Amino acid sequence: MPVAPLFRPIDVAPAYQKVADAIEREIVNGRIKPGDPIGTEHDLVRQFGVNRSTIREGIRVLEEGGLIRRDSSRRLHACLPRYSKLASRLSRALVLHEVTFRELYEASMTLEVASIEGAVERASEENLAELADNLARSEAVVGHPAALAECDAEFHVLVAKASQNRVLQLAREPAAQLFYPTTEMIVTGVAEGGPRLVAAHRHLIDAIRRRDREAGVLWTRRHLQDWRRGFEKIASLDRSVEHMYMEHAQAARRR
Amino acid sequence: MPVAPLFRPIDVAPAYQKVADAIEREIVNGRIKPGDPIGTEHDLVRQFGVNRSTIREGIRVLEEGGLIRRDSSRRLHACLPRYSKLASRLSRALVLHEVTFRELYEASMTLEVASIEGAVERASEENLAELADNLARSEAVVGHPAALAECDAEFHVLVAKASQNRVLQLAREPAAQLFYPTTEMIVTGVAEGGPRLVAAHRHLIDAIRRRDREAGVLWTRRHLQDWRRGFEKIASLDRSVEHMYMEHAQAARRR
DNA sequence: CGCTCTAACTTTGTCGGACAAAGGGACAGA
DNA sequence: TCTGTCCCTTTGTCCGACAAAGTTAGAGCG
Repeated sequence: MPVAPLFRPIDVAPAYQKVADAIEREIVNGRIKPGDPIGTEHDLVRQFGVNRSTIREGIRVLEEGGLIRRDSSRRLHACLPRYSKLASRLSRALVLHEVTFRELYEASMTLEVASIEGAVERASEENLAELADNLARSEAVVGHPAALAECDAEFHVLVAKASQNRVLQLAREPAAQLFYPTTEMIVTGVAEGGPRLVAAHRHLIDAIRRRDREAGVLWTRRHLQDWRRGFEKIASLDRSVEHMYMEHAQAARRR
Repeated sequence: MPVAPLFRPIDVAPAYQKVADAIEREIVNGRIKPGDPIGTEHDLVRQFGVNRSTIREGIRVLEEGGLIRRDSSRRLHACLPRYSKLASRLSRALVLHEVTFRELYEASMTLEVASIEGAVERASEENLAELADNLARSEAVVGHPAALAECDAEFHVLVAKASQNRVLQLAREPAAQLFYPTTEMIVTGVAEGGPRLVAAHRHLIDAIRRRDREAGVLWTRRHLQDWRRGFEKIASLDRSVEHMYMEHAQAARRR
């Protein structure tokens, strides 16, 4: 017969975790603002009354979580977690879970359509200028797959930004990061891929400028379907995302 | 006149980072599989030829990233990053970026609709059984806001799971985690909130079972609009997500 | 007076060694 | 089979130390 639950589990978190939690609390509840200095390791040793090694382990945890970072002179500051860094964690997780390109494609279809809808509704002049600038650069490198793929990735980040919805921006990023390396392969392998890609971007900017939601959705779908057709020429949609991820992740880590 | 580029930048990452990178590489490229033991700290000291403090800092990084964890006896294992843990990082970031409930609502509308569409198309019998079980538990606690809110959160996780799309599952989670605490407040404040919530779930399960996409989308929209109406009775949609986050994040950390 | 260069001083990254507490395993006894 | 005990390993934490890189305060100079 099971005993009646008389005691609660005791909180026995190790010291470095408590240090990390304590600092995180101060940042999340706003007592430490992004940009504020945290103090030197020695300061923290004094404040928490634990050894420097312990403090350093706690700092690593927060650093990895993107809550604090070291500036040029390696001093500690609170900071806003960068989306791209967090997204690369997620991308890594997706790779490890061996998600397929089909899942990626389906999710991206949803997310990119939502982005363009937001952009059509709320894009500012500045957003449009950024997009136009991106388009110009894309046209200049239409013959260089690597550079074009990078422009494409940036283009969709800018569309998401133009949606003025940061939740959406963040939600689409992990899938987008996994798309990116394949775009280069596709543009390389399919002759008319580059021009079609740029043309789609042009139509998308046009749709945003005219606030034409239908056109925006239509061209986003076409754009993604182009990707899909191109991809299916080189691999099956049911293949899991794997190696293509590696290099890109390494590059992202260097920031 | 600029010198010809004779040398490449040298990799001057600190040792603990190199340790973390090296282990991460082995995990991501599959040479170490999820579940495999990593070895003791002492083993790693020998293998990498650095001090144990250095190894420990590297381990903290990987642990925070969810790539390795310590089992009951605190031995190190590789593991698949848990979505919920990563998502709580993202939720935290969203809080710090002071996103508004409007952004949350809009993004969730997109993501939850996509989830139900996937679920209608691909839910298995097992998925349906889990959902039915959740519904039964929800009906039992319809008068207890906290328990009901928890059931609601789980319900939508199960719907996303039924979509068989892990990218979608992951993408919706951060926003969902921020929703969750408010559901309790709403169910508490609005008398008919609980029964309406359960009724919506019932219709959603029914739609999935009948593979009725229209009904699924319709009831998902209604369900979210209910949330919105309830929320607007207690606060403005343009308020940023803040304090409500804290407690939930703390609880999530304990796993 | 303002600028540069140098000599302290700080801070970080790393190292070596140390120890208590907790877990795991083997073994004896009931 | 279950329990208690002893021993060994591993982890979490601490102490002290040092080189390298960055910072600060002057000293010296124009």
